[in-house]
Amino acid sequence: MSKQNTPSLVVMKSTLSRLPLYYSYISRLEAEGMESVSSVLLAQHLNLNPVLVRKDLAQVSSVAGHPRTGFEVKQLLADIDNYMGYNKLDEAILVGVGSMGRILLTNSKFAKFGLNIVVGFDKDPYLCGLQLEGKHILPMEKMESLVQRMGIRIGIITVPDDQAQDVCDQMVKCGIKAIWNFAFVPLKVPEDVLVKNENLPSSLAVLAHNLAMKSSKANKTERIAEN
Amino acid sequence: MSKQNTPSLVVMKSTLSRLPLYYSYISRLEAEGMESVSSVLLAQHLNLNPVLVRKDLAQVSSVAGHPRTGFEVKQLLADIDNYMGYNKLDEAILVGVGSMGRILLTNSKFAKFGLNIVVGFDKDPYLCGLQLEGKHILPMEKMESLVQRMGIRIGIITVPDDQAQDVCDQMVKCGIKAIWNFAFVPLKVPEDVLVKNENLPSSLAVLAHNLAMKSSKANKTERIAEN
DNA sequence: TAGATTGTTAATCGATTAACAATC
DNA sequence: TAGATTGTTAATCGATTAACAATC
Repeated sequence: MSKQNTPSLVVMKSTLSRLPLYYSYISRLEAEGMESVSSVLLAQHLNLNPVLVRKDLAQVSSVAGHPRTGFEVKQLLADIDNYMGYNKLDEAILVGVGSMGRILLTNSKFAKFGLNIVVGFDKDPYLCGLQLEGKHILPMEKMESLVQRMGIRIGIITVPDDQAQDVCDQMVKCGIKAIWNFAFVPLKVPEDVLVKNENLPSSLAVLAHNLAMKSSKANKTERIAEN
Repeated sequence: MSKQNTPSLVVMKSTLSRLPLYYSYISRLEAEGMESVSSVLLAQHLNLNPVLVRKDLAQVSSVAGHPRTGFEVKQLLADIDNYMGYNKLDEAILVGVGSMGRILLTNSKFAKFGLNIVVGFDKDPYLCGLQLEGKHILPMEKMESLVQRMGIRIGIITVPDDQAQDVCDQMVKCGIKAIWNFAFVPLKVPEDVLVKNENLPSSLAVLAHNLAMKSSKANKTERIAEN
């Protein structure tokens, strides 16, 4: 039944990660009065393979596309909406109201994508009791009761690295089932808890490295030839 | 020679994205006085397959591991360092000194990963001339000369979505060759420019969706059986 | 020697792309 | 009908995992 080495960390890129791109672009088309959109057009604008787009849409669309015209814009938006769960607005809590925590807590774009960060927690007594754009900041002690009362299952960790595991443990104890981790430490969690690491420095390191690789490509080819 | 549909956007996950994790963990071991580390140990702590770790290390390590003891800690750190380019500190500029821009501009962790964000640009005249933890904020007009004078090749976009393409174009014009994009729009760039999109709302949407999938797994299995 | 670990070759898995028939 | 587009089946590609011989 259970695979031997399955980590509790799940990635699941692909379709799901492209859906917001489609949604965003199709919304724009809708605003411009367009009634239908083809996979070809989407693919061009988003720099993707049209077949890939078609497969993605096939997964989420409730109706088939029309051979000559493509997909109906309104219907498609509704379907993506529905598939991503945009409309049943998931709720989350956030721990660590530092600068990154504040961005997430106050960024209205998250709401547009179906996520409502209900409240922020912090251990700093001077922050507790304050509000940021309507979002309350509460002391850590209130976390358990709030999470359980509201049945919240998603937690966001934006505390310093050395406190992340501790906060994570507390979240798990409260019943949190998915954690979005901005600290740069691998979290230990029970098998049934999902962890998604957001690793900004690492992302940038990858970009810088790719750039370096690309620049040295010509040279490398020569070297291989020599070999 | 050139593949038909290759987008200029490069992902290159895998090894490269795990290197910082290794580095971080091995650093800790070094601080604790350990002299060698095995792929098995690394794998356990980072929730990875040991063979995968070994393959990753084989790519970066300048010397082979020792059959019974593993890899020498100091050597391995130096090799990862070197491979990622941590020590030759890449330089970047940032455009859009809003809340996200400020985080990146002032986050010391980036420096540790080999990236120095030299300066921030903003079109707001009230911001220009200010400093944030030693980082100057300059008007957009100064971008071109500074980028060219310093030979900077990495640009970070943290402006509102509707200005992203415009800023991107300016960067390209200055000679920027890699762009880290925090705006939620697909950027159009020439073939030789790398783009890496950082898409927070989307990441979270994926996490929430995965959680929902997981929860409904039991039910789904039943439904399939019924089918 | 026995045991832990390494590195490599082959198998598996999942995602993307190519090829193509079907539709309006 | 011709042409643009769809959806599907098979091929390709890359990354991960399994199996195993080699080493200290």
